Amino acid sequence: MKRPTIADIARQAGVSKGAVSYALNGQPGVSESTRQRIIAIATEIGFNPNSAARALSGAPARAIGLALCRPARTLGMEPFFMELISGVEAELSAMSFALTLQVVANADDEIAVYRRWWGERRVDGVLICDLRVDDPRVPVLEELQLPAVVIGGPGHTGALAHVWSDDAAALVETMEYLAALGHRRIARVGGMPGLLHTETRTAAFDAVARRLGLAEASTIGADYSGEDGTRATRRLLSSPQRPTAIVYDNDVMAIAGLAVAQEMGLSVPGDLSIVAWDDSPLCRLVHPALTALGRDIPAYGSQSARTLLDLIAGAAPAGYQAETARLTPRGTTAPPR
Amino acid sequence: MKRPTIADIARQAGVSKGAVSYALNGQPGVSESTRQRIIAIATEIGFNPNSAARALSGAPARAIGLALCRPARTLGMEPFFMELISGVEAELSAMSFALTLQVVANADDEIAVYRRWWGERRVDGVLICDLRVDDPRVPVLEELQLPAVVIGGPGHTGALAHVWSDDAAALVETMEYLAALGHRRIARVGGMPGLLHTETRTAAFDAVARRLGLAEASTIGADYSGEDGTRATRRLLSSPQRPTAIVYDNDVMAIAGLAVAQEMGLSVPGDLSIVAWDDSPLCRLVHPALTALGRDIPAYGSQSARTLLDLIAGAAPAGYQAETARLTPRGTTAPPR
DNA sequence: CTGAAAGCGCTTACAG
DNA sequence: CTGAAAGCGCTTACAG
Repeated sequence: MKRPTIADIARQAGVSKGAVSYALNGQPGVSESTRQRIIAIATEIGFNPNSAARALSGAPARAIGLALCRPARTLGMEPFFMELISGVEAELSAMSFALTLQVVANADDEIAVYRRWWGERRVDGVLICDLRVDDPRVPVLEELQLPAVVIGGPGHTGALAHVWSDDAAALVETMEYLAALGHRRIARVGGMPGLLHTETRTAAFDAVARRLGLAEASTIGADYSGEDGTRATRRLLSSPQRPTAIVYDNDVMAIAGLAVAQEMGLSVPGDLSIVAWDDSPLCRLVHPALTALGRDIPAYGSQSARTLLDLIAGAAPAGYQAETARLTPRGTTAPPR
Repeated sequence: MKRPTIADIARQAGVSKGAVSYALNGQPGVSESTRQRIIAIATEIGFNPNSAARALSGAPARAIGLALCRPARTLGMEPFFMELISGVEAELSAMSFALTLQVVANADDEIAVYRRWWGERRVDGVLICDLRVDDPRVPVLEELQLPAVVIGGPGHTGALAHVWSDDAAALVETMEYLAALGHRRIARVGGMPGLLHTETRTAAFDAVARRLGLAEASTIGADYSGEDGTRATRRLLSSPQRPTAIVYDNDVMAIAGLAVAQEMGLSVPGDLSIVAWDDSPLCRLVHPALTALGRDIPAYGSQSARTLLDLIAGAAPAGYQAETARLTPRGTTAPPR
């Protein structure tokens, strides 16, 4: 099958190619009746503008890029990314933008991908995940002047637009809830050190523990995988003064922790309370159902995409605060006995 | 920053733009010394060919498309897709191909996406998931002559290339294992009816049950979500002659089923044996760990991508059989008591 | 309001 | 082995 072009439409409508372009793009320069006629013909023959020709003429490529820098092992397990992507897609589809996805092995590769995308003019902008403290990607994107929205922050985002959620506040709410239940020995299994949100949470955890007078509150760093959740939980529950409550930085590690407690013959929530960050459907699948900190991740993705599309359309970079995660108590939290 | 073009390289090297193109693409037409000089300059100034210009000149767009037609709710939960995507990416990255992802709401939208991608010349080929019986996508892709690899089959793939795994054989192995343990009342919670692999598995299930003389073997259709897994399991376990073993078509539903059994005070595997299809890390997170049918999903994705790249390069469409899923017995299967 | 033309940055026959 | 030129399908000033 031959793809129809604007030349075909122009011939059928008896006008120039320029007129077709103006009509299809809603530009002034054609009469309303001509525009309608041209649009009717385009629809009828199933015309879609060649994206390469369009991009080559200086128009946007109508694609945005998302590079994911996580080992395949943890990527598959994290409902977070797929939920984020569905939200991003919902927004992009509405605007007929495509999503170009790339899984990378490390930060250097990720930066190389941005440089390549920029050079190839393949995407009009990018979404940045897993912001790090002093993230090397930020100055590169500033230099390239490639429109970018950081999903994370605040802070360490340079002059880039960002969409963030107040993790510190969510953690404070959780700690106060556990303290109100009577817990005095609370531990945390955190995410990867160096990630900004890990550091933010750790700082908030330490501060609130001090304020509440919890002496032995400490964080163990982990990599979000079930294996690491298992390992960290075993270590915590084997210590002489084991915690009566553990807060996990994602739900996968929390589920792993729950299984470890059951294996060791501890009752949950009787002997151990568990709180998970990220309230994916997984949390309601296990028994007992997990108490979790959740928020609308697809909406977070949609907001990020919308911010990026605005940026591409010429808006100035800004910060947007999304909702704060809310605690949903379920079956894994109770007063210590 | 201005993007460097072949004109910049040509000027610096003192040759024509054509010569630069030949040199960079490994075509004959330039001497080896000129080629080396040109490549050195290109590397030094960080040249990347403008993908739009390239595509407009008839070269491949160097991108493939993947449209996912699942509700956001089940998408986020299914480790399968992210694992498949990491495998696809591994192959594409090596060949500097991009992956264009689109989440669609239904089959009609998905077909519209393929027509648009074809018209826009946005992708060089597509990967098709969730093959249905008499799938309407197949004739459309044949008509468009858009290179396509169906992840699924065999059968119902028309003249399209496909990569498949023998689900019937895997199910037979599972049933024989359960029968050997002494189970006589085996039920199955299946995937969406109409999906080819659901139908294949159902047919195999019925056939092997008949052969083994299991009278009450029946399948309940579900949608892969935890909620449906919960609902189906409750129904099965509330029946007067409840099954002593249940086979689930994915791991998410199996985990939901495990929680239902625990809630109802049944011991697993004492009162109920459970087998999950898809052996993601989730299966080892719960307690007891799930007996599961697993195979290397990233490798399946890589093979599919490789088949598609071959097709784009001009190979004839063919069928490729990937490994059959293997049963890994863990803590949820035992003789009925 | 409309048409003819240049140009985006490549690739690829076609001459020398 | 190399250069000059056409062409891919659009967009967008520039004339009429």
